[in-house]
Amino acid sequence: MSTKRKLQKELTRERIIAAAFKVYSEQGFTAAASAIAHEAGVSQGSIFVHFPTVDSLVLCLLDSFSQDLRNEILALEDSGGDIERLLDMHIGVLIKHEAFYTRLITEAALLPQEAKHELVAIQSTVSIHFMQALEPQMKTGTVKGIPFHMIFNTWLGLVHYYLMNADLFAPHDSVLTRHKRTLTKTFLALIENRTLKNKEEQQ
Amino acid sequence: MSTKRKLQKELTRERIIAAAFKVYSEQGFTAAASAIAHEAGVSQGSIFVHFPTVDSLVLCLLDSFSQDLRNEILALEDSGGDIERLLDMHIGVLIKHEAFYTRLITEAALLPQEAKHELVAIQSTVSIHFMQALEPQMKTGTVKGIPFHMIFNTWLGLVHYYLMNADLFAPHDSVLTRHKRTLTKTFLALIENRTLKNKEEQQ
DNA sequence: TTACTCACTGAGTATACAGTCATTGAAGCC
DNA sequence: GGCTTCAATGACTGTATACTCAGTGAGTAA
Repeated sequence: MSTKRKLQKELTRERIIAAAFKVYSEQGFTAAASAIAHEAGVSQGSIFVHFPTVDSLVLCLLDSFSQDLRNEILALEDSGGDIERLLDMHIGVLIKHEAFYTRLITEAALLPQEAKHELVAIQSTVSIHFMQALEPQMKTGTVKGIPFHMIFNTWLGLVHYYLMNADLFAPHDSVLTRHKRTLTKTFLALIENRTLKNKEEQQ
Repeated sequence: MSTKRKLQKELTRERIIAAAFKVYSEQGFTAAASAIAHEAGVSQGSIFVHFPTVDSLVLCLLDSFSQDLRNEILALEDSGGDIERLLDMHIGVLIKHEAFYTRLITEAALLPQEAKHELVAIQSTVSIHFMQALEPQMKTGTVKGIPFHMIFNTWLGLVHYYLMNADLFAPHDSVLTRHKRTLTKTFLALIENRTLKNKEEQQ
């Protein structure tokens, strides 16, 4: 029942998505559909056989990317309250997709509104792991009594700030790879509650 | 000496810049030159009488904006080591220009390379005030022993994160006005060194 | 073998925009 | 008053892009 045809169709569809991922990562979201078609090795008209509009391709790609990223995050082993491990793992996942992720946050203004929901969904997934790791430490008081979401926003703000200014902090290189230690150490030093930590040491 | 002509020319030039500021603030940097001309009440061709390219208009506008902002920051009274005052004043200046400043940081990817230097220049000016306010506190130890630039990057990261996600944190409203207290309190709690502060209190 | 289906093609269409230029008329100069 | 200059105009050109569609040929079904 026309399996060969459907298979071929699905294959080109995925080649287009993979090409879009590569082209957008390298050139940003202003890249033209023709560039994606060229990268995928198909004609420019093929794009519109599979996707009614360019925006729908972007949304489809983002949906797939968001799924992948969230699955990777969910698959991270439970850090058991070790925040440093969690930060390392978070940065590790981002490094794997750094080029595209950076485009996402720097060019979010160019993307359709629905695309931004995907970004929020990614951060929500991260925040679940964060919450689990931070909760015990917040109860014992080794972490400061700042609302959880503000601690989380500070972390994301810091990481995104480095990604957005990558050409300042690490020109022609991976910012996260080069600065991951600085980022985690700084963040840990900020949230740690030295008063209580010292008290524990004294006991 | 053709004074009337030159005066008129300078006047339209400034009307164009003012219109560009308004249009870019409201519509973002994807707005067309014709929209700016319409807002300024001049023909679309007039734009190119005063600026060879649209990019040169953007650079001119940014130069003017950067100058204004930096002057406002430099004019801030010396906070005399009171960091909370400094943060308040910084946010106060940003609130005045929130719409345009938010466009700048969310759409920096759309701007010519030179435009990003202006942003760096603004942040450098802010950092000077920051340094002056933080230095005494870092010496006395009431602020944690984290490298100054990391403290500064954390602050900017947090503020920019809120601006970039304004539609999440304060839809159809000024994020900075609504959240300035949360932002400053969180940041102060993070950088304060409770151990030493408590010791002082005990004395 | 034959008729039909459909993924794929690429030239073509519509649109939006940056930037040009011949023209205009008011301002300046003698 | 007559000549010159030049800011301003808006129709025009060139280009880039999203999206369309009639045509093609391999795949499928009888």
